[in-house]
Formats: sequence, C-alpha cells, structure tokens
Amino acid sequence: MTVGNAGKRRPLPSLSQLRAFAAVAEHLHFRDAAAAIGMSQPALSGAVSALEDSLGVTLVERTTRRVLLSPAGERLAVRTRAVLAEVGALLEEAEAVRAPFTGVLRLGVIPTVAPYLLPTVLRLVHDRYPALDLQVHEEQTASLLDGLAAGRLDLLLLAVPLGVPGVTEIPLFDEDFVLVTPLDHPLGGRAGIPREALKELNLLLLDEGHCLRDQALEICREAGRADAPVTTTAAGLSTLVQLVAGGLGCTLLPRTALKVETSRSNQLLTGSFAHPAPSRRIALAIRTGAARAAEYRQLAAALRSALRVLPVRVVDDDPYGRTPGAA
Amino acid sequence: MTVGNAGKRRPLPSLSQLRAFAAVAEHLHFRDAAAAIGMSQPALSGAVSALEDSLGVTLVERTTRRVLLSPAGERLAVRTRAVLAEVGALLEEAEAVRAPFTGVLRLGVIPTVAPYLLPTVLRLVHDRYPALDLQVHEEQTASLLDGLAAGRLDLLLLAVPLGVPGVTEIPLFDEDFVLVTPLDHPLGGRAGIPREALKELNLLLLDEGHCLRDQALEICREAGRADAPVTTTAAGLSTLVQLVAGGLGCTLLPRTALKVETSRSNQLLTGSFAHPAPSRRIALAIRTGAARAAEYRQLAAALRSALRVLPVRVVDDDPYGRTPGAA
DNA sequence: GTCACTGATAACTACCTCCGATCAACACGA
DNA sequence: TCGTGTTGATCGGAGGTAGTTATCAGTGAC
Repeated sequence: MTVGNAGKRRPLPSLSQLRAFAAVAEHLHFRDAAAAIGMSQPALSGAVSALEDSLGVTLVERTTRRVLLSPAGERLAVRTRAVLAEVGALLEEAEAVRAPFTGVLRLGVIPTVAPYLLPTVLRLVHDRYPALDLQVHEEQTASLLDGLAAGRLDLLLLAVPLGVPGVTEIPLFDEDFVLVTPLDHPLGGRAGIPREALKELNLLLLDEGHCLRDQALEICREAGRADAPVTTTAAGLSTLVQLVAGGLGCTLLPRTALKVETSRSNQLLTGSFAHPAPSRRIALAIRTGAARAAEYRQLAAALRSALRVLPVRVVDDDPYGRTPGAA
Repeated sequence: MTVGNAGKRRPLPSLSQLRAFAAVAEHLHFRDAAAAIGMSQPALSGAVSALEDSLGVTLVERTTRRVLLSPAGERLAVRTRAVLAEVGALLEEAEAVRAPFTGVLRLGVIPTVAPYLLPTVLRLVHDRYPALDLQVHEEQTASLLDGLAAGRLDLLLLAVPLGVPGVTEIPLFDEDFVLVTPLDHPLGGRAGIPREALKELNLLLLDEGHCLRDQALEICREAGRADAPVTTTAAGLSTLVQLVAGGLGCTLLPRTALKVETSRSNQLLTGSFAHPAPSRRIALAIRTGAARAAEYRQLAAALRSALRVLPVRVVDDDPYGRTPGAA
C-alpha cells in the first residue's frame, strides 16, 4: 500500500451535492429529501456519497431504518446552508439585475403609518413600477422585524431608529406630532405649545406594542413627566381620536394622520408644539446586504419625491442612496 | 416566436463557473485568470459565458484589448466572492474535521505576553498536538487584529476586551499588575498598596501602540490621576525594568512577566496592590465563525490547564468552550 | 500594413450526473 | 417464524457537462 498522506484528489463539491446534503440534513430521510429538491433518490444518494468522498468526511450515519447526521455532518450542514444562502442571494440579485422592479415585493407597514401613507405608496408603485407585485402586511414593529429576518417580508415601512443589527434603515422623512384635544380644552387649537404642557395632560395612548405609544411615552418622559400618563388605551388611532372627541382626554397624532382622523368629527381641536416640536422619523428598512438593496434605495428616493406633498420634512437623499452604476 | 416571459431554463451555476468569474473579475484578463486558477483559457471563457447565460446577465464587457466588468458584474462579483468564501470555509472545516490539530496554525501574540507565555504554549502544542505546525508572529494588538481580519493570522493571544465586531474572544486568565520600584523607593516591596498611590508615582511606560501602556494609563485614570504620568518610554518590558533599576522611576508589570524581568537585577523591589488589584485579562481571539473554531476552543481549554502553574487566575471554562459532539 | 496579443470558437474526449430498475437490510406484524 | 413493506445502496446506460488542444478573428501599437 502507498504510505503517503491520506490525501486523495479532492475536487470542488458541486452545488447540487451541497443542496442534496442540505436536504438530507433537513429531512433526515433520503426519499423525502429527494422529492423536496426534485431529483431521484438514487441521484441524491450518490450526490451525498460523492460529497462525503470529496470532503473525506462521513456526514450522514445511515441505517436502513434511521438516518442521522454525524457530529461532523452537523457542523458542515451549517456551513452548507450558509453557502446555499449566499448562492440564493446571488441568484436573487441576478434576477433583480435582469428585471428590476418586477415580481413580488412583500412590504410590511406599521398600523400608525399604513392608512396615511399607503395611498401615496400604492399610487407611486402602480404608476412607476407597474410590474411590481406589492403585497402589503400591516403588523407592529416587532412582528415586522421578525418577518424581515425570517425572509417573510422584504421591505418595511416604519418608525426608526430601530437599532437592530442586520437591518439597514433608509430614512424617508420626519413628521411632527400634534396635540389633539376636545373643543373645550384650554390648549385647544393653540400653536407654540411648550412640551412641558405634556406633564399635566390627560393623555390617551394606543395599546402596548405600538411604537407610537412608546414614542409618546418617551416624549412625556423627556418633557419631565415622571408618572405614566396612561388612563385608557385604544387599538387604533381612529378609536383614539373618537375617545378624544368624546372628551375623555387628549392625544398625540403624527401629522400625516391628522387630516384623515380629525375630519370625521367637529368636536376636535388641533394644537401644534413650539419649535422644535416632538417628531418621529419614518424610514424603509431592509435586511443588510439584501439582494435587491439597490432597487429598494431607488424606491426610497422615488418615495421621498412623492411624499413631498404631505406635511412632513423629507430627509436629504443619503449619499449611499443611489444605485451604484445603474442608469 | 413564443411570447411567454423572458425566462429560460436557469440551471444552478457551478462553483467552477463562479471561481472562473471571480478570477476574471480580479485579473480583468482571461489568460491570466485562467492561469491563476489552473485551467485553460477557452475553458474559463466558456465557464464565464455559461454563467452569464444561466444568470441571464452580462457580467463582463469584452473587447479583444480590454476586459471590464459591467455594473451588474461588479455587484454580482461581490456576491460571487461571498459564495466562494463560504465554500472555502466549508472545505477548511471539513479538513479540520478530517484531521484536527494538523497543518499550519498562525498564532499572533502581543509583545507583553509573548516571552512569558510562549514557553508554556509551545511545550503544550508540541506535546499534545505534535502534528500542529505553529507559526508565531509577535505584533501589537492593532496589527494582530488586521492580520486576523485579512486571514494572515488564525489565532491571537492578547489582552481583552477588544470590542471588535467579527472577533470572538476566548478568555484564558486574569493576571494582576505589580509595582516594580528601585530599592530606595518608599513603596518598595510593600504589599497592599492602595491604587491611589499611583497618583503620585513617577511611572515609566511602554511606547505608544502597546496595549499595556493604555492599560496602565487607564488604571492611573481610574485611580484619580488627571495628568499623564509619562516621563519616558521604552520599546520593551526588559528595557523598562532596566530603567527602573537605574532609578529613573517605577513601572507596572503583569505578574507573568515578573519573574523573568526582575531576576536579572538586584536593584529592584516588587510591590503588590491591595485587593482587588488592577489586572488585565488575557484571551485567545479568533474570527467569529472561523472554520476551526472548535479546535481553537479545545486548545484554549488545554491552555487553561497548562497555565495553572503560573501566578494567574484561570477563568472558568465557558459553557460554549466544548467541541460540540467531538469525542 | 504588419504584428503581437486579445478573447472566442471548433472539435474532441473524459467524466459526471441523472434516471429507472433492482437489490439488500431492517422492523414490524400475523 | 416468516412474509411484507420500507429503507438506502447499487447497477447500467443515456445524455450532458466541462475540460483539453488547435485555431480563428478582432484590435491597437508601431
């Protein structure tokens, strides 16, 4: 026998082999795995064997009755999934290059933004990117971020900063909060209201989980309010405004919501804060390194233009917002 | 002609194709690229063409006199490199599984650790992992971290915390600092020295760039010292100690360095600080997700045992320190 | 205009992957 | 104890892939 080292020729594994191994690692069953990736069981069996040969490592412990991964197989399965994920991103980006602004775009929007911005967003997408199939999901921030990380959503429209690693924010605009009060409220309809006035108000807030609730609480805290201002809660801004109209207290509304929500009642007054008014920033959020990031940034730029008709301060185009090299 | 969509059959690209494209993207020259990856120019040319077909994207703008990447090619080249990097990690991990603790291990060590710990480290590696070819590089922290990120080094032995993203620290032990003084110094040889004493001392420090210098400065700052204590600097601990022996001032030494550095002179006294004494933590550092991470953690565990003979406080084995599933 | 050098193409070979059919091992139940 | 169904492995052949060498064709320098 040859002494040498144990090194045989080790050709590059093929992506088919890696996909086969990943499928086996997932299903722990050759026939199911073969069906899942659309190849015959013998082919898959051979592919896994070939991969084991080329790596020189036993990946799968086979019994005719049970399949399980070897310790090495467990570790290498992680690497394999990473490779396939990168390949997936490559293919997706190629597809995006080949036909930008086509196919499905799963957009997640928070409830305190959706009703007021979606008309603008939908019109923009329809007019400018007619081949884009926009699917809108209205959820709260935490759920949206989960969906983004899990690949269930592609693009989020929500309030920032998030401070979540792996998520890139593309700011769109800042909008002030305004104070909505009943007709007989002493601050009703005033301008230049100092923030300190928040210390004394009977403020109505949204339910837990809405980022707008947290923002309002934060604003109160900054204004020097120690106690929690909550006296009641509502599941939506519309309900909240109706409670105000009924005289139960005041509330803070983002300016984009003002027109829609206050036009239904003549029992309301709107007060604006002294400069600088409390505000929130609305942005798009994507997975950092998303394959179609260039498209999303282009979409963000288009959105900024379209949103200038609203009572908001559109942020400047950020220097990285251009598609590098795109026409 | 068929109307349909523009979609043709799009087979998975092969890793050979990706490697070919990456080589072209790097060299911008087909023959050079072909030579670099050890294949013929026509084969490489065909591979790139096949990749372009399967992606449906023009990646390379070819003139017979000049080759450059299309904008899409630039973007996809990044993805391609990411895929190949993951594949490389996969192969490396397979190799590590196949033959753990063999091959080259490029270890970087900081100068204030190297002379005192290397004897232990080298003996351990030689005895326990004889097939491991340890290559030691003595550099300062910043240079080591660069080398780790660039792939020039595999494993670092240095003071932590670093707080560098992408670098995982595997703590080994804590060691106290001791105060080295000339014979006639009022604090000479005392025990239980309060930290506040540092406020008044004429302290000698290493040159800029040594983390030990920064640690000493930090300790002085915490002790309430406002001014910089630097009066002179030295390039190595040996020099520093000779300066102390010459009566130019005092210095802080890590306890592991004490025996070696003070045995050459009888003009020195060693004082210890009151509990808790100022200390530094020494750790191994690796790239997060390094292919051979399991081996490095095993090595760290072995090192902890071996280092118990030194005057240090070995940290507990961290819960993630075991090779998952290894015998 | 010529020449050197570029990437593309042609023709051929070797190998590889895939499939359908079949085999051998095992667990379970009558 | 012996079928029986299900498991993964193996076999043989068709088809395609990917590599080679030899050659072609376009381009810029001189």
